[in-house]
Amino acid sequence: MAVSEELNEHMRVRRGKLHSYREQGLDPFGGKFARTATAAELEETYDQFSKEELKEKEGETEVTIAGRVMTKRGKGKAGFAHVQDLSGQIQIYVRKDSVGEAAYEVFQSIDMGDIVGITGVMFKTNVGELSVKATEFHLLSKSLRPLPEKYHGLKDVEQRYRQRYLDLITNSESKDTFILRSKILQSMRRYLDGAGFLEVETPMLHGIPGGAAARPFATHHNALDIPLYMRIAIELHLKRLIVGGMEKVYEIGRVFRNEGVSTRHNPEFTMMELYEAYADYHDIMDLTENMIAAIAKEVKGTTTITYGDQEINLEPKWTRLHIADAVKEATGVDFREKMSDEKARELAAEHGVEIGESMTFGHIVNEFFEQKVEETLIQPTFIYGHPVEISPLAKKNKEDDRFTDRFELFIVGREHANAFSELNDPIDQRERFEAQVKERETGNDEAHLMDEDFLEALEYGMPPTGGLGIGMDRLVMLLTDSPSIRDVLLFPQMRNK
RNA sequence: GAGCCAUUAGCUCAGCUGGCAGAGCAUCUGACUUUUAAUCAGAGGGUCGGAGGUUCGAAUCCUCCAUGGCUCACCA
Repeated sequence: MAVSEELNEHMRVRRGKLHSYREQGLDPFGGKFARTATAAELEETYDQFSKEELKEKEGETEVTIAGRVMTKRGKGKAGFAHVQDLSGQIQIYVRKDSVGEAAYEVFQSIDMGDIVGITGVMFKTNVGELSVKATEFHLLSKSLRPLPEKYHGLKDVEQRYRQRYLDLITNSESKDTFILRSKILQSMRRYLDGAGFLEVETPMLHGIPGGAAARPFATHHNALDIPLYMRIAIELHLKRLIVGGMEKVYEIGRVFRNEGVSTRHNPEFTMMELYEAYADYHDIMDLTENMIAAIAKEVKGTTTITYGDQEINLEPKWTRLHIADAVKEATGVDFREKMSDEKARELAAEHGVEIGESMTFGHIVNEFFEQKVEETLIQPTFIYGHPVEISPLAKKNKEDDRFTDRFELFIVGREHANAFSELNDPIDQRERFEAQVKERETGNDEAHLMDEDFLEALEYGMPPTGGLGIGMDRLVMLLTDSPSIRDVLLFPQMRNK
């Protein structure tokens, strides 16, 4: 908002009150205020008592609360208001004869949105609402702008994202979503810490952006005069730590991809990646389903959750299906059979699967999966055995080297995790990078880059390792029943105003 | 990037085939000492997202632009 913005009537009135408080020697932006309880604590402690019991206890129920005024009902020489803190709302009752003339005048001039502090005793109104009868009333912080309408709240989606604080004040579901997000992250950390993983932090500024197929954000380091890129994945640094003997590591952090925004994509999002030495992708499947089920149980109390109009059962074990079998089930096409790229291309044409010109067998299998199967996977399903062409960091399968020991987790038709038995053969890895570089030359500007430094690390020897990546935002969407990634990001990316 | 839809008071929204810009909440003045979206009486508040155009006359019709939402594309 521009400083030169004209003040509307609401803002003029509130600024007027500000001046009059100062003239009376009241500080409209006070300092520390010592609360003794939150709204939820009062509810928990006192709601069990009847109106009469609270009346008897009056001598021993003095409390001090603070929060934002959300409603106000004046009644002449007394008035009611609801005060909101993080935990919820509690009603206050302010009488002129209880707080004194001066404090009552302040109460009368209070606007919705002001931050106030109240000392008082607990009571229940005639209709049984637990309330605080004020003996002291203080203005702690004056609000100079009107809040969104009290009944409908803030509905404008753009404003909810741009001015998230208003959304948080007004819409308790939104607040609950972000509290749950915090709990999900805590719960995952607790689970992994308990399983012996070490949380680490690796660079976000990469010389060579690797570990995923995506376009990076580019930047520049002035003093060193070198180009740098915001990381698109955490993978390659964590594997260097596995080489270094750290054995079980994870990182939860932001990654950045220079792509469009949608209800499922934001240019910066939070990824959890973990690597476990001496494990393979089967172990990682076990870990993934056990961990997500444990998190659901901890934060939701159940492994049966609702997403939109679908009921999802997160109780292990989850379906495990080879990508070729999934495609065969959906289309009848069996890609486990040996076939030429030419034959695969013909099958794509037959089944109306759109493919790019330079695509080979593995790319086409993947297109079949994405176009015919992916969105049908509502209940948690591990799809494993991805083609080698699209899995340059995964170990080849021993029985059929056209496929890899990789899996992705699908729930509600969306990818939630990606994992594999990590490729630890530096010679094979070099060949995969070379194939990627070729793809890049034929126009795929998201193909992986050659990373000599990473290859050198592998040449020192990396133990067989299982790795996993989970998109935290999508997991939070799933567990909070949020239709858009913007609903689980406090400040989603928006165009400049 | 494409399609569809939206943008009216601080907020939530009406406003029909073009004819004086509306309601509720909020604000202001007054009444009210257990209210519940408090109530009652009165008052103020608008560049109808922006710029053009058609018309005697545009919030309304047309064009362009901006912003947002949804869908699609991109995101292996």
